Amino acid sequence: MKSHDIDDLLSALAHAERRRMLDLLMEAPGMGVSALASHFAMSRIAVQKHLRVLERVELVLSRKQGRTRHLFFNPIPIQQIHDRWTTKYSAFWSERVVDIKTRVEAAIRDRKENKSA
Amino acid sequence: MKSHDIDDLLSALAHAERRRMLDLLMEAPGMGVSALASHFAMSRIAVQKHLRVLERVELVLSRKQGRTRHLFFNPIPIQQIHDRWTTKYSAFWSERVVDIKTRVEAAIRDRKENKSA
DNA sequence: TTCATAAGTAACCAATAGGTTACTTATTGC
DNA sequence: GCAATAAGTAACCTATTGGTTACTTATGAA
Repeated sequence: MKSHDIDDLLSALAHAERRRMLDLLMEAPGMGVSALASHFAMSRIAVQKHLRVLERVELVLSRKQGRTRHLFFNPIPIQQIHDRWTTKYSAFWSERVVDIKTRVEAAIRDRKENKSA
Repeated sequence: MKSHDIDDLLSALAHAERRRMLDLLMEAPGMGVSALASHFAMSRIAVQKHLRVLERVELVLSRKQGRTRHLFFNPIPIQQIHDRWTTKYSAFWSERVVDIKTRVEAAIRDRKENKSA
């Protein structure tokens, strides 16, 4: 997954209403655009724009049958980020951040003392 | 964690250069603002603005000593999202999405057939 | 003490995001 | 066949994002 794709995926997820769309599609897979839009205060067009964002990063997949486009939540992109974070950060999660700070501060103090000694 | 906070956290992370800042602070905790900025093509002011975004969501913590402000990466907010996703989505990650789609499509077909019967 | 450096603030600018209304197209059901 | 409905497109508006340069403040060091 490219850095740019991660940008797009995370910013797609960084919007409460879009996450609520995913929640709704998780509960009721196969809804149409208008059916989904009926759950929101904003216009159908606005919902459609949010959907386009979600579809571009494949968090939402769709299949047209007749005049309605059925929408589906795809959890895989989230899993990809999740897995990446696991490998990258899980080692850090065990440490206490406060400790990192104080340890580094001590190191800075030491550096100074050595310099002036 | 409030929905709005999640918005802020994810959009803070949805920027490749900001993530690179976190990477640099992970490797070299305690850097100052200018030292960090020296790794980027953009101006120091731009870096400072990105830092403000990261600090607001506590992905970066800082402590001022003398004239330099030492910066630290805090992995905890990422862990919080990670944990939330684990509980919310891990059940889905085992299924194949294609199966969800075809199953729902079948359900839609059935509904139609029952109606016309 | 004075010069260099770390950091912050202000004002500005262009591009993008998030929303709207109005209009078009294509199925479906009576 | 025709009215209602599902969806999509276009044009527009405002606020926010991401960047810039110019200026200020405060600390460290020769």
